[in-house]
Amino acid sequence: MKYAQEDAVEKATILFWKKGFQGSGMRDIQQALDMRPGSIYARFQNKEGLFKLVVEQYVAHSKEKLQNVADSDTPLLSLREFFKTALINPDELRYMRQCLLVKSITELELIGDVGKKAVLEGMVLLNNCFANIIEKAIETKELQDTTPVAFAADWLQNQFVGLRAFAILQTDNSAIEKMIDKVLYDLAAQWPSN
Amino acid sequence: MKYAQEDAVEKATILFWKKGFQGSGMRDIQQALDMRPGSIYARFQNKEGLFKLVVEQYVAHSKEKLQNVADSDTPLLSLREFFKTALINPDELRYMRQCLLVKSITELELIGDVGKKAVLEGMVLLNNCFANIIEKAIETKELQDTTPVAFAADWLQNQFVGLRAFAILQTDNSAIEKMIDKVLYDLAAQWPSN
DNA sequence: GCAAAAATTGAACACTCGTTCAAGTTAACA
DNA sequence: TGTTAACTTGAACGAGTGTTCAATTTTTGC
Repeated sequence: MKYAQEDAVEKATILFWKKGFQGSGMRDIQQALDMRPGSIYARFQNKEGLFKLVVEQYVAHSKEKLQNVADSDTPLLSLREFFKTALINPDELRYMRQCLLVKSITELELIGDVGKKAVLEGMVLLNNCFANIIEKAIETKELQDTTPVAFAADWLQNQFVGLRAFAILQTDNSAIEKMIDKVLYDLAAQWPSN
Repeated sequence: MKYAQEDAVEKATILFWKKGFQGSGMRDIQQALDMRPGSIYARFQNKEGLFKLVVEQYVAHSKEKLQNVADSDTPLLSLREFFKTALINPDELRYMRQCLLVKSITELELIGDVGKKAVLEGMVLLNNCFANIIEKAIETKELQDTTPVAFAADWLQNQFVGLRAFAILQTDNSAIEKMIDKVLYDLAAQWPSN
């Protein structure tokens, strides 16, 4: 029963990821989950409740992957690999190049308070993950210890956002790789003071 | 008459900018333009036709501002100012921090072919503007002549996307300014080869 | 000042939206 | 095997969607 629920949330994730909150109708959801409206409402309260679970699972999953990066012996090299696998994938999985959270932010006003909260809290959580990676990279001397951790974490998250928007429109994978390289150069480059 | 049309498109721009294509209902549009459905359809064909005009006007407006940056004696300094005015504004204009085109990209599948085309062509057009700025900055020696123009233009556009996503969630204006500074540092820093 | 053309109106259309709930099915336990 | 509880079903609801069009008003040109 619990497994079936996780499975359902996973299927809903694909839908929301592809079509957004607003763009995913209850009838799309019913079809994707192979469930009738009554069951969906009994389980998830409503569309927004399902969306909340989707976001939470998405964040948990992303957090796990970013923590693996941080736990690596060479966090920055792992980060490069993480970016590559997130941004370069076969065409049928192209929708994944967009970050579900960022996509949701663009329609934040149309989502209710429950879903909104889940999205914003997810952003903060992933930001912490980026900060962890930077701290670890300082420990392994991949980055200077003068690197401003909190600011660089915000910056890295931004870069990810920009990269994802780029990757959606891009057909040339080598251009994406070069863009990732640039991010890693700049991460080790100069930071604004105070 | 022509003026009234531009005025209507401007009002529609605010609506689409705030709520997106999908999120802006015809009744919202009717209210915003103070027009009845028949008039709107007579003038703009349909919702998507209006959206197309909105995007085109938005792009034309953005292009103009970016061209002013390129025509400046110090394009990079002007670019900094351009970023600042686009990203730091009073709370009631906060919706403007998001790029209308990028916002539209996230719901591209839900917009028809006409609107989709307008958005994608707009992206290409603005990309050219960014390339112009970089070329001019090389001429004024603000950038090295080894800077890879086309790639740097893509990169700059990405930075703008990331910055705008950052600025929406950010309340601290000085953090945004620092993020802009970082972009300008990196623009003059190392680029990946081939 | 008047007729023809252009623009505007708003009620109504067919369809889709998220959601409900009484009825029916399946599972759990004694 | 009978009883209770948990879950599932799908028709139906009211509100919202983009769009149409005959009737009306305004503008235009002579």
